[in-house]
Amino acid sequence: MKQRVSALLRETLQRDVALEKPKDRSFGHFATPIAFSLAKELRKSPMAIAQELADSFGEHPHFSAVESVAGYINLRLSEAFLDEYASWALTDPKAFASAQKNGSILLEFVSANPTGPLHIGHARGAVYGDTLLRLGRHLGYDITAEYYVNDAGNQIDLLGTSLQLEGRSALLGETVEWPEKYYRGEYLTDLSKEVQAVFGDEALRDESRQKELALWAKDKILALIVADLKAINVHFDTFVGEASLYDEWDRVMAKMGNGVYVSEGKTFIRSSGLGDDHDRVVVRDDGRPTYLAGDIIYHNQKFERCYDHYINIWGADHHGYIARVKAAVSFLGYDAQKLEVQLSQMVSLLKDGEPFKMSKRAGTVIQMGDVVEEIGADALRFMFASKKCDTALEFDIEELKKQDSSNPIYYIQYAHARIQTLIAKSELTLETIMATKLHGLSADADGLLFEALLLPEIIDDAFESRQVQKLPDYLKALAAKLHKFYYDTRIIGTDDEAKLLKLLLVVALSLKTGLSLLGIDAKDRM
RNA sequence: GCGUCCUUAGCUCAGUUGGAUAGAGCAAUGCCCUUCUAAGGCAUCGGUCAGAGGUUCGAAUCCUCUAGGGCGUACCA
Repeated sequence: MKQRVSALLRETLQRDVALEKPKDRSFGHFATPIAFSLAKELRKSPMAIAQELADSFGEHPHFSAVESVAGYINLRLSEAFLDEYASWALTDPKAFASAQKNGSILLEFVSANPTGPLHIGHARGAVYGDTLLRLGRHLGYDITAEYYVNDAGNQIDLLGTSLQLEGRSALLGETVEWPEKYYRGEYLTDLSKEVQAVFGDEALRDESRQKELALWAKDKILALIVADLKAINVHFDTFVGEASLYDEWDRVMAKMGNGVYVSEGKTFIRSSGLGDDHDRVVVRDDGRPTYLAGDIIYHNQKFERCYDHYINIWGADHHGYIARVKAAVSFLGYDAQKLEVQLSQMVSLLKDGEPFKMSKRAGTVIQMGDVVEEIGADALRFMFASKKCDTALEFDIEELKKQDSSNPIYYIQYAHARIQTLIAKSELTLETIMATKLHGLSADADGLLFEALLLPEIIDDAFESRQVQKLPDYLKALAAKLHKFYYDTRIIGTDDEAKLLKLLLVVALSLKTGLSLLGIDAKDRM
């Protein structure tokens, strides 16, 4: 809708015009402060310019009024235009909120190590990434959702050790010496039981079998993670394992050319010239690759798959990595600007007002699955999607569990359900409703209709700015308008029933579409 | 120290490429169910937009500095 209006303005005024929502809806549907920026150039007062521009519209079928007020130009859309747009949205819901965006995107997110179930911190990245995915796909982008599995390196060794020690301690009753760092938790006890059943007691004692057990366990854990993600409606298209990439190592190193060098038996990447503090070790002097090595081959593999754009969603604690990986991408001969990294800031937890430290190794994690059980997937998704991801979040675990009817998700669901109830109660057929023209609407009805028709702009803006919280914000505002309208306006049995139901159908469409993009199903009944 | 993200109502957060009187939820107080679902509506209370300069017709928004906080600054992931 905004695009149509802005194209029209460009045509009429021969220039690009900023359109905004007026603070007060009584001013009109859209407003532009263009006269202010032209004032200097034209050496006239903003008021005079606005007046001239407003006059140049004359009578236009799209607008019922174009007025200049205090230098602003306020535009009011005609009911004919709104009705036509609403009818089109209802007959072609897919086209309504969609756009013909082109381009392929590789979106990598979550990528949590397969050493334990997802915790509440991972949930934020998962929700953010999946929401972005849904928005982007809806707009027409061809997006692949990918999970990078760190199934090599120290944490896998540690997993094998932890698994054996847990089994010997909990199952065999042995006294064991715990190393400084190790994983623990219920899932490890369960896994060690499985090891005992499948491989026998000896497997828990034989240190030479740690690697084998670790590789077996990480598949089991990855399955747990996938199930956790499924529970919150998050699905991946592809999984890429780190271990599978190392066959490519020599070829990738050669491709990096003098981006890498060897010193004191170690291989370094020359990242210091590209925004990094200093060069980083990629291969240790004992020949073991560092974490960065895996990322280098992985990104080479990503770029060889030829996407138009790459988005990585990382936890904010990885931000120091951006410069290194981008440096590697440049050395590999690719355009590092195609790689976009979105950081999802830390989620810090309080318990009864005191900081609550999570540690996977100490077993003090808040597992995502537990929270989902407490508050439900919808509420969890809505809560994380509502916060912009570059602010550190802090919340109390008890508060989180408490969220029930005070959660805004119910407010929006209720709005949708109320409309469905009215539609069901009405004796009018959908055909009659759809065929009715929207005219003679009250100011409130007009405001509600206009708000509902804004959905496409919100989706576009939320995705392109990567600010997914704009969608929940919008849905809350739309639901609020609906609730007020519902309270103020009698619908069933009035002369206006058909046209008001048509208006409400548009509202329901926007609510349902918006919710589905958040991975939440709209409810017809509460 | 350096890098980076942040600081808006008692709390959790919005605030459109700089625009008209800075918003919502929760909490608090008081109203509204003989009326399509009260998981709702209305009203009241609540703000030096961390602070100071600067740019601009116009700043919560852009620039500089200061204070406070998170994260990073590993041959851990």
